[in-house]
Amino acid sequence: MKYWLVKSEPDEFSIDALKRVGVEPWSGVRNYQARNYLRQMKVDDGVLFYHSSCAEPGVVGVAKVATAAFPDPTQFDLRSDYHDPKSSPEEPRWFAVDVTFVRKLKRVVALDELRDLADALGDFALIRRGNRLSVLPVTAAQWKTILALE
DNA sequence: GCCAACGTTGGC
DNA sequence: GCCAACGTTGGC
Repeated sequence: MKYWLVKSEPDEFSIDALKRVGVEPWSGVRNYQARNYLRQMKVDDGVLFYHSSCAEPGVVGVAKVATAAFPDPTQFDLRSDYHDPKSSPEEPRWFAVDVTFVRKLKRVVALDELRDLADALGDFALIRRGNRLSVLPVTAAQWKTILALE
């Protein structure tokens, strides 16, 4: 079993929104590295839910992978912001997974705290300089360390 | 295949 | 709103 972190802007889709709907297709990812991570996901992998571009960036909840990767339908949708004219159903470029709500953390584990723990966390894409990935891997040790802060 | 221009991400 | 980082695009 692997672990991941996904970022979401709470104004767009918050942990409370995920709680409300229960399951959400994680679509619209348009970065090749993030896409490759999505394709590596397996059912029941653990997901840290992270709020970005907001007053208090940080980990706010736990989710899990509900489906293996499937072609992201928004890439074929002409009216979608995520439409990609270079993609086709025969050769889809972008993938999505379904994500299931597990729980909210008791408090926000802030980005600042994670930076302070850089030594304990080791190499972690989230706190690497210039990090822009919206989907990234988390090791079992990092998962444990982060949730222990809660 | 290089590289400048441009667009996007995301913290602050 | 600013700006650094960095991925993508397209001309050559």
